[in-house]
Amino acid sequence: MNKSSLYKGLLEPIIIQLLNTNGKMYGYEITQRVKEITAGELLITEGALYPLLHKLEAEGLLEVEIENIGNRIRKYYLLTKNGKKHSSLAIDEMKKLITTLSLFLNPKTV
Amino acid sequence: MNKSSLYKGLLEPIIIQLLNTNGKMYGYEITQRVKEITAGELLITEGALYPLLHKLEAEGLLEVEIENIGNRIRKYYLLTKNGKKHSSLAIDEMKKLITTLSLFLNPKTV
DNA sequence: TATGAATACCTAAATAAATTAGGTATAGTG
DNA sequence: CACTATACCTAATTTATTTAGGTATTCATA
Repeated sequence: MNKSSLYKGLLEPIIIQLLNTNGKMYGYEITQRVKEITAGELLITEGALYPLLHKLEAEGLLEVEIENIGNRIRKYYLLTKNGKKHSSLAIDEMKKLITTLSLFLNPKTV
Repeated sequence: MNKSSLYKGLLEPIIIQLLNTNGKMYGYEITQRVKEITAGELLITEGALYPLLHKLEAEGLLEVEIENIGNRIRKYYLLTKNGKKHSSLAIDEMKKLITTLSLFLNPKTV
């Protein structure tokens, strides 16, 4: 997330939507996938990401599966049952945001 | 701006775009027009709006025309020459945001 | 073979942008 | 005459992020 960012507040729904389509992902993977998907437009900082993942886990929207890669751990996050319900809301909110912004970009000149 | 808002950071480009299409507007008018345009989806609080208008004026993007309505003043804001240049950037950023969000909502399943 | 980059996790202080909760005052409505 | 709408404003607080660290493993390369 760069510049004076318009993406504020969008990190949570973006992560939820990513997990919704990709099943399970770990933190570092999320930062890389987002960079790749957006061609570098959106760069998620780890300082924002990890605390958010922990918050969503505490709220019961995400659960963790720990995997050992050699001597290193990897924490996969996936949506809980509750998180899946929540994900449709997050998606609706993003769609609504797009619709609302479009109202300003394409003003009705009736 | 309500709920745990996705609109954070969007207030500035929205105002700039509004002034770009409407010529000049005053603060209270902006709150009402936005409510109307978005059918109540986006409610701008005055505590966010007025400090932002002052900031944009201080940065030279907006200028003020004061009008007296009876015994009451009304401060119309309009884009300066510099503000107009800036407005195309703001619009591009909003369009880019929409494009980027769409990447997550409509993932490429190649 | 050691040095740096990439992978992978993390936290705390500072900053930015909003909300919340006030304030003043005039004009219009029931 | 009271209440709502219009119209401006600010300060303290909250929220979400950036910035700037930290630890440790794995891989490439000079």
